Amino acid sequence: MKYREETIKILEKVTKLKKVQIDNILEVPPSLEMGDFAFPCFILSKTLKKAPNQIAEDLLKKLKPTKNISKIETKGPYLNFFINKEVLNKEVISKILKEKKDYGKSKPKKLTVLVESPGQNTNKPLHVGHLRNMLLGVSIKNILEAFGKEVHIVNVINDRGVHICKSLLAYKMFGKGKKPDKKPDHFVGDFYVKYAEAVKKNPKLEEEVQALLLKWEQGDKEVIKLWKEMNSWAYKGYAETYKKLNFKVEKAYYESNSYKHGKEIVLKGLKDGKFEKEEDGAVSINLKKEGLGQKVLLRANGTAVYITQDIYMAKERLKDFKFDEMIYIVGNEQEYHFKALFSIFKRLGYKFADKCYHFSYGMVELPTGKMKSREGTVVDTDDLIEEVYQIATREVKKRYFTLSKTEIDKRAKIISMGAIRFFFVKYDPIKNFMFKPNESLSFEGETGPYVQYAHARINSILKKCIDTGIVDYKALKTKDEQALISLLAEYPKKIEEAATHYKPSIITRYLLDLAQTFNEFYHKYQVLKADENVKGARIAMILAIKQVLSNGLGLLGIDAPGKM
RNA sequence: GGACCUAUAGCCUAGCCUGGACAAGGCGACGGCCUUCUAAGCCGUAGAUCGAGGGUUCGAAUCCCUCUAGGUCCA
Repeated sequence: MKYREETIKILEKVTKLKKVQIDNILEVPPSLEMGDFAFPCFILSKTLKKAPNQIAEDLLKKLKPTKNISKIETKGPYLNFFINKEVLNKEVISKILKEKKDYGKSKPKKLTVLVESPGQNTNKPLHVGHLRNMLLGVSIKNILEAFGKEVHIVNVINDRGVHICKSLLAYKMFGKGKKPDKKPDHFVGDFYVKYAEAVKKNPKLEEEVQALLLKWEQGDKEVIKLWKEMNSWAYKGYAETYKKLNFKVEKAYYESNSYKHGKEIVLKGLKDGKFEKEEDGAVSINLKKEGLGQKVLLRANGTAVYITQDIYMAKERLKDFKFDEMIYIVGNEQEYHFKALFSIFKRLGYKFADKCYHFSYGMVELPTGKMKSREGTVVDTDDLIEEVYQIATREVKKRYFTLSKTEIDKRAKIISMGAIRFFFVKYDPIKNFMFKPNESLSFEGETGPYVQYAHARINSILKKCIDTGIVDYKALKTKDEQALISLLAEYPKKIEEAATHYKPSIITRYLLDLAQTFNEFYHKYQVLKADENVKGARIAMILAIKQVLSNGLGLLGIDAPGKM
């Protein structure tokens, strides 16, 4: 950023500090009236043996404004620098209007990133925990793409094992060959709940599940056939939900294909002396140096454990995508698992070992406690989408009762999805949050619809005027307009921050700031009825705001409506 | 027994990486603003020992140590 560099240059001459030192302490003041950059004079007070306030005054006398830095003043111990607004206004607004959808994007970096999401089990439908996972997943994908990386979403599907056999058994007991009479993944999930109920009364069912698992492993024709059928129902259901969410997985990796693999890798590691043989015959790795203890990789009976499959799968993915980075979007309860996995990668000498990142996110909790699929105490993704859509429909009708049905439907869809998507990514990912079905999804305050509304309002103004394209940039001089332009200028940096910290919440926070600042401006000033030169400038400015709101919402997969 | 994460107004959060000028929003409460570009909005009032204690520093919500509470994982 040239303004900052110029300020540093100016300071370099008079303070005799090095560029890096100045860069380290030069900050942005808490409010715009205090300027664009501030140099705190405290650190000079020791060497100069003067009060910081006095130093600021002395330095000011030696300084002269430049074309870009048009004003310098002191405020107590701070030396404050002001950017020439006319230059800044023009630069920011014209850049946005020229680059349009590409404003904020970085140049391609020639790096391929894999994002793993959401990793469901095929015995139940997707609940709001998966929803958080998927929405974080697509947001991360979009943000990284905007940052210049190539991103592919892959999935790991846990389609086998004890839990799957539980729904199989329940279907055999209660299903009686019935075909799905509701959304098929919900149909499958019901049997998982039924099993949990049945096993309470009859604990012996656990043995039957184990027997079924054994049959599955032996490739029993009848069991495999039913397993395939029930899984196909689950997939059909997921596909519907994915579609509603516009969620696309490029390649799915199935546990049933990989659970026997990884063994060769472990045995080779054992031969190379990287792993150890236990007394009982199991193979393990000593991760005590890393503080992770002894980790079993191959059971005494020779079967693979979860982590073994993950090693295998990572190699498969490398073959398929030649990725440079891999991001696992998985809940925080698996933090230990991934620490161990990445350490093993390292021991095995895999180059991608330090390019793996566990995107750990907190649990979605309910007022009634933890979500448990087997007890049916979950908030289902499909139900939630439908419910919020119904509320949005009512809200639209309440305001515009003459609208056609299709228009109401269209708006309600955009608004309800905006509310859901925004809500699930607006918290710092690491934090657990409480989901209160009746309170959490509002359309007011810090929500997706709030941002969408600002966009719709701008659109509405723009429809009532002709953009002459003649802009007098110095006409934008109120502090509200300056605040808006500073925010617009920050957008590319926000993408970079969100991409390097893997935090979509940085984008939601930014959009709320921008929308809010715009709303304040909107209430205080007129666009259409302003003086001609001011009007032209404001039109250009709100066009730019509209563009950035739309771009930012786009990163979260949210539509920016023209009308609301 | 060991490790990790979290703690900011009644409630939900931002700020912590990279220390700096009165700790910023939202919900809820109370009071205002639609004959002016969309009131899903705006303005105002009340509301904070930044979990506790210590340390580093000219300066700590932010860095370091100890403790407490909640959550999670490993054995």
